[in-house]
Amino acid sequence: MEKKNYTIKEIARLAEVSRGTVDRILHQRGNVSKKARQKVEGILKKIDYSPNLIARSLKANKRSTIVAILPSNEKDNYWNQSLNGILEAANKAKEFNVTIEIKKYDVTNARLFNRLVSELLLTRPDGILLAPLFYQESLDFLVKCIKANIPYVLFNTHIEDSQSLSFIGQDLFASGRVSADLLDRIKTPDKPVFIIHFDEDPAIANHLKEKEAGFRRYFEEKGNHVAIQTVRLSTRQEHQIDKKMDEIFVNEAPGGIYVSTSKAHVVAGYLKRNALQHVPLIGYDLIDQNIDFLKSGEINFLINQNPERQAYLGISYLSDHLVFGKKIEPTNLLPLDIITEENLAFYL
Amino acid sequence: MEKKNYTIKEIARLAEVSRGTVDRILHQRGNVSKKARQKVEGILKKIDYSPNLIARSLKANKRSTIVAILPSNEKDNYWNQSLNGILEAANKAKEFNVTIEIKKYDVTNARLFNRLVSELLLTRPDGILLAPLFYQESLDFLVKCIKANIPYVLFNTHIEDSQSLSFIGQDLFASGRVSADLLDRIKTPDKPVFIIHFDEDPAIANHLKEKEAGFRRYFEEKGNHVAIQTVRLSTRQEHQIDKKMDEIFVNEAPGGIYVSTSKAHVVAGYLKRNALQHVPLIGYDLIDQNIDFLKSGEINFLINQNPERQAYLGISYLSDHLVFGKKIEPTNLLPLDIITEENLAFYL
DNA sequence: AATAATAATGTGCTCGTGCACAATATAAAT
DNA sequence: ATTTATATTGTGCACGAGCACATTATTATT
Repeated sequence: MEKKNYTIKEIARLAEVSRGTVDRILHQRGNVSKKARQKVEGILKKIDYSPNLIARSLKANKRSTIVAILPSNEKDNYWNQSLNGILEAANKAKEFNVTIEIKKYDVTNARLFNRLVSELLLTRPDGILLAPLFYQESLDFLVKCIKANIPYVLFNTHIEDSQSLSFIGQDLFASGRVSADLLDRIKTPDKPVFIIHFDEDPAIANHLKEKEAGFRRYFEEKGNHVAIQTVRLSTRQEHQIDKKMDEIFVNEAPGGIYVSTSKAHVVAGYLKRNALQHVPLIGYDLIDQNIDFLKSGEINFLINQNPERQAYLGISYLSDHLVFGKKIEPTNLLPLDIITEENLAFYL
Repeated sequence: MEKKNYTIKEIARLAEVSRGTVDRILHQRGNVSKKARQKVEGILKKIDYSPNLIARSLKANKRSTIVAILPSNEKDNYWNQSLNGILEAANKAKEFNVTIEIKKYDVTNARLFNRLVSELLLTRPDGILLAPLFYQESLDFLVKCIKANIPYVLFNTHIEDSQSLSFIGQDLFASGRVSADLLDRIKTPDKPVFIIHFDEDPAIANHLKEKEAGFRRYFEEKGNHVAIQTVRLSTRQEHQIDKKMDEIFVNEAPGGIYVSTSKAHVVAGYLKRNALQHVPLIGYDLIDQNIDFLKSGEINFLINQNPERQAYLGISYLSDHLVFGKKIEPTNLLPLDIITEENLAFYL
């Protein structure tokens, strides 16, 4: 179509009206005669006008503040990566008058989370990026955001039926399938495989449930009747881990192990201590402990949840929305990156 | 540091000079007294000023044209993906008055390439994105770009010592290693593995050489003495392919096959026709033919060279450079994505 | 027909930068 | 001391959008 980028002034000239009239029509502010409207709309149909976002944003010239709310990286350094993504995006956004404030919360203390978010609402931020690990508490908070007319983007964990601008994360069911596929290729044949969940209750924690369902579905569809057992461990009771792992190995070494969280390194540590490096092990996330075991061979594959990119995109989208009024895709499912020692470097 | 974003006007007020003086100092345009300079520089040291990019770009208000030059997607639909990335980026850039022109060339005709690029130079584009498959011809062209002061970004193929703003692509040596690693996990033990190059001469084509070197290095480092043989095939002589493949299989089925280009589907077709699906096969790129064989199992893994993202980033970086004067990282190595049937969907 | 009420239209200013040019200050030359 | 040359400084405008407000045209009311 037309190559030229028309301005309001040019449209006004073509339609033989004033800039104000064109402006009123574009923003449907009324107070325009039928005649003028027809002339202007006639021109608009022909020329494919799109407003100059740079000029718009200069005029608006608002300082926006985005608050990013995520679990503390001190207790779980998985969140370091998200933090990096946020900081990187913050650096870019700064040039567009967008300031990012970071709030960390303790995943074991819902009350503190509640207090944090209600205090935060009083500062009236222009946008919110949230990793909603507390389901009900987050939902309550988001309702308040909607009332206060504050747009928000969710990442990492999905919450159904929320009116978020966007969710940025992964298809967890599919990530279970990917893990099953990989394990299927390298596992010892004819032996049972184990799914190990850490800390959270898979009956409650939706993300674990989905991963397990995807994992099991893969083998069901393949039709090779692999015995799959689910085990729950807690990093808070370290002394129990070895005992429970011993139980898994009591009869024979399993055909393979799938850890549904970033805690594969705990299992890998056990394997190393007991010289069981040959047992295939798959887990999540490029945190330092996992990386070490990936390099030394106890962990065979890691699935990268790409927290850095999730957070980076979250801030970028929100910022583009606030500064330029851009639309955001409601769902952004990031790829399920398969990581080995050899391609690791390019994901860090 | 300071949260506030200072403007030139504010700096002028603080330094008790006029906007013009501050402007002259910031752009080192001279004609400023020592006294004024000291006052302003004193303020500047304290406040960490960064210009408002939106205002700057509105003022500049230039229409930029970027020409993207890449091989024709008609003869090799690998380039479809690059094209998509370019179109997507073009769509975004349009709002910032950046127009993208796309020029396709025939990889078998260097003379046409020469003509294309010299005609193109006459139109004086503001930036160039190039996939430089013809080494010498591209080099000659880039020299002319430098003379004409036209910034360029390279993608897909690296050219040494070029003064490009940026190269966007992959570490090919590492990609050979990744392939070797994957093949090592799934190959039949104690049998030779084959590297198959298509069309280009691996002795000349640097990208094939690097991939092969990486592949071989992996096995050398592992120390398990796998026999590795290199074979060259041509898609232009289709009738010869089966004959040459038969030669590979004459004694026994190989332990695994690594195809260094996007032509793994040719080998996969042979495997299927001869009911040899159990032979592990690894190749490159998510083109339709490969995807079909990935789904049906003849191809076990594909390495995604991510041409879409390469091209998208190329245009984005150039556009940001032209519109906002942003710096670009000289080298952008994209991750070596490992693709299976299960995570495929998220890369398309 | 004159005035009041309302509808429609046009103009001026702002956002921050970057440049041109006018205005002023200082130094040099007569 | 006055004029001329040069160094320094300040101001005005444009970029395009978006809104407030002034101005003008149209319709209603007496």
